Amino acid sequence: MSNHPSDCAHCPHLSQSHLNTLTTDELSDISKNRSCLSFKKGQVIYHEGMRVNGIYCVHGGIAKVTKLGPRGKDQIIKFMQPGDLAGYRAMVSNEPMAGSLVAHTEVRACFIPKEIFLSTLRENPAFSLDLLKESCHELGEWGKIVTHLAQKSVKERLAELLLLLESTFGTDEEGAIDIQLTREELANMVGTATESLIRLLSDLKKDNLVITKGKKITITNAAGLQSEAELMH
Amino acid sequence: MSNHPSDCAHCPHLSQSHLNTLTTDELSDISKNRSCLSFKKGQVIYHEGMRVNGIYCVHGGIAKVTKLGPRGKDQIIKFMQPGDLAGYRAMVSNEPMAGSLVAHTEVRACFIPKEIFLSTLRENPAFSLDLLKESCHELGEWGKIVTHLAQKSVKERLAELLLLLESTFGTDEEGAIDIQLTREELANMVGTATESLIRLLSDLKKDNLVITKGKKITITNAAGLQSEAELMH
DNA sequence: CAAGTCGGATGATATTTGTCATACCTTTAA
DNA sequence: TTAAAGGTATGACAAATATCATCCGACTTG
Repeated sequence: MSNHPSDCAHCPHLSQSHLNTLTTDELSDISKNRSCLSFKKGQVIYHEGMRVNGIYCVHGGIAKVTKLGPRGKDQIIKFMQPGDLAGYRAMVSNEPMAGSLVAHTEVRACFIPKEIFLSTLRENPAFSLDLLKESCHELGEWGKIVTHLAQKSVKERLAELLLLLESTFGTDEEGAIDIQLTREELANMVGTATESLIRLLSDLKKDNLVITKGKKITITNAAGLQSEAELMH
Repeated sequence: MSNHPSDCAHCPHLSQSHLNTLTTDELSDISKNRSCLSFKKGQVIYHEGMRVNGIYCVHGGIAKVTKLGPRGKDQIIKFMQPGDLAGYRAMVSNEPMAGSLVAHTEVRACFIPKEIFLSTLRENPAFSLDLLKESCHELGEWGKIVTHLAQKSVKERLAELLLLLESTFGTDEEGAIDIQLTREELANMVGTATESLIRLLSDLKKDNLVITKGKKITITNAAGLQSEAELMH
């Protein structure tokens, strides 16, 4: 994989990162202390419940945050893309990691030591305010997720998920959603059994809302999917 | 209801509030600009989707945050008790309110105008850091809630909820959980139909884990409830 | 190449949960 | 005091979802 930039200030993903609130001095301080790491697909970057002494700034590939459910089943909480900071939640609240971070594709990420991160946070109010804004926004999203999880059917949640995935990851040359997920992973996002998910996805195919070709899923009728998701039927 | 203290610095709930990170000057500034309000049981303090130009600091009674689901059913997101700041999320992220705030009992709350709140946030890094810490902690909680909602059965979630309610609100003289909720409200918290909730609560009664007397619910076998919640059976 | 593994798919069936109808009790308000 | 409204409860039934078994195909890997 390509070389890491020598300085975070020149990282091509800086503009999409919360680190872009930092001064050039702060960025170079981080650059000096970070370590750039690479993870193979499937590799666990950190485990749920661990106390990690730093955060990871993803700058290549996609990582997923998963949380172990009571029956030993993984719940996929969210994906991290280039520019995203993984693990800051636990650092800030001084708690163990609430979820595991797993490389979903090959992943490149910089490890930023806890002390550097926390001191930057303390000394740069704009940065902490920016993170506060971000976490407040996320809190609002969780409220929506919980409400949908509690009140929508699996099929509705699946339709919603597919639309969300397309808007988050975009589409490839052929128009398919640009992230490869197994049916099991999809099930672990909407909170259902793999077999149920497969059946419901087949239903969506029968209704000509999506086409699947292996893991490639293409939305062919976004409006129809939307109404499936919103129960306008 | 009793008089409001003339100054937030003397509010008996200050110590449990995030406002206790503020200086006495900042507190007196807020005191001058706030308005103390009182709401009757059931009254809506603000509606979901509204842009409110301030936050509410609850200092008497219990308020609930609810979010309208896609079928017009309310999801109860959380409760606010004395010392809690309601609506700061939306202020910080500059979004409309993600949920409604409804007086669950009679509620007394101070309204703090947006400008005062935001300028305090900007000028007192300790305060913003404290709020950041709080929101990061909450984010971790939501991950857990989502995982449980996605993977546990309704009965397990109900058992978990009862234990949570007891630890949050304590018990009255008779040992009953010290908050009165209708079966419908309980259902709107665990995400199920009212009838289902009633049946499952009856099951817990039959198993001698709880006793109910109207809305009063008493946990008689916490360990048993715990194992019901954790699926150790 | 063959054997094994993994992911996808489908049927049969069991279980869980939701819906609708109804009844009863309690509280509220006229 | 009585009527109305709201909350609780239960039965009967329908629908949604989970579970278990099996099969198929693609892809590793010895």
